Amino acid sequence: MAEPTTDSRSTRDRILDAAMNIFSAKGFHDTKLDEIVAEGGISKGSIYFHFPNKEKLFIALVDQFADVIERRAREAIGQEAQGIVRVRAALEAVLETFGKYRRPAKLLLVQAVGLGAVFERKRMEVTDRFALLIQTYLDEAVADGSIAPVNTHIVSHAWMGAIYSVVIQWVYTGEPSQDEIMDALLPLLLKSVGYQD
Amino acid sequence: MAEPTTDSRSTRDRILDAAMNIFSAKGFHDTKLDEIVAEGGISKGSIYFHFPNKEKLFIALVDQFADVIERRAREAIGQEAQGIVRVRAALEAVLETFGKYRRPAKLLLVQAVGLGAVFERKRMEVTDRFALLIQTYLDEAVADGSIAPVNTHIVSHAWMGAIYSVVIQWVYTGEPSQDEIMDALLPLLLKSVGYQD
DNA sequence: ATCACAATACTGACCAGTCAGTATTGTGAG
DNA sequence: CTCACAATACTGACTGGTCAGTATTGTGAT
Repeated sequence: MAEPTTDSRSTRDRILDAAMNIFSAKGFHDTKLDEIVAEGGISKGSIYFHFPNKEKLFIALVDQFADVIERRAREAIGQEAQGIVRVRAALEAVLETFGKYRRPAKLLLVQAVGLGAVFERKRMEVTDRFALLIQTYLDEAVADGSIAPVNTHIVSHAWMGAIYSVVIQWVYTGEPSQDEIMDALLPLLLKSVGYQD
Repeated sequence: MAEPTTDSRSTRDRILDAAMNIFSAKGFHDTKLDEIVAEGGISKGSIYFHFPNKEKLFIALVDQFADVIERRAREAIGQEAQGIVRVRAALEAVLETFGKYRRPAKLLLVQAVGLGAVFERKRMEVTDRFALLIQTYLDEAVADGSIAPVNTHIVSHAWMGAIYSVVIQWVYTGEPSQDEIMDALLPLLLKSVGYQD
């Protein structure tokens, strides 16, 4: 594994790549920096040149992926008109992005949980970011009458949880397929706020 | 804290109690056995007399709580007639039990995530246990016509996720209140499979 | 020659797990 | 009942491997 060749990518990126591979597979605590060193064909010294410590390296990966997801969702939403159509677009974007990036998804949804207080705050921050995104458009959909009034705060968190757990299950087992998920989960969520196709 | 008095509970129970307190607050890796020793007013040796290692001690707590939840849910369900009423009863029971046992809930839903493969298998086992319970009664509800046919496998996991994340949020922040959750989450879930009060 | 970056060798705090020993409770023979 | 012995329950000082982080040295570009 890990061909050196004439690897022209910057060392920093090589570190991030290797760290993503190991962290997502083994979790934070079970990952030794020396494994990342081996995987990436880099040196321990350069890790500490580019990152202050193991924790910050991990958090850099979480942030990186959270940014990707949010950007994709916002792009998808921006193109849609109003109301429930936007909610649907955001959901599709998030599901597709999780699908495209399995390993990062696992890092965020699984490996970032249950670490100490520092990580927990970061995870809450990311989760809240998405929940708030959903909530905003749900509120909009309620306002313009696409759907009946609901407790959008609870709904958005419930949706996040539903998405998370189905995605986690899929990340681990490969089942159900991405298409099945879209076909079953999307209508489920929309119906839960009283919207039908 | 931790009055010694003439503590007549068995040492094993004292260990489990102390371990629950510390594990649920700090997570698996950040918990030192010496902290449990201090909290429980017991000795390190007796931990290793009653449990083979730290990991098994943690898992014993997870199992203990999973059993409580499942028993409560089954009891609640047993008293109900058929179809969707039973689903509703099970949901209520699970939510109430999570509410009653905040710390164990945090242990199972947060602290047991993102640990190694051993723990992940255990967590999947527990989650699947509940998901299957839900799925069974959902299938029943579909069969007797209470609700329209759905992909009960996906629905049950999505429901678990929705419950989990709302409960986690509540375990951390105390908001939204248990009543609010019941009032908002229950109809949401039932509506998601096309059932109205 | 100096600076940014990278590689290697090393350190020491930490903590799960051990174990030799003590205390407590159980048992059954006289 | 009581004494000898055994089994079980508990104690806590100690250890040894581990691994994040650091100090030192190397290298190539300008």
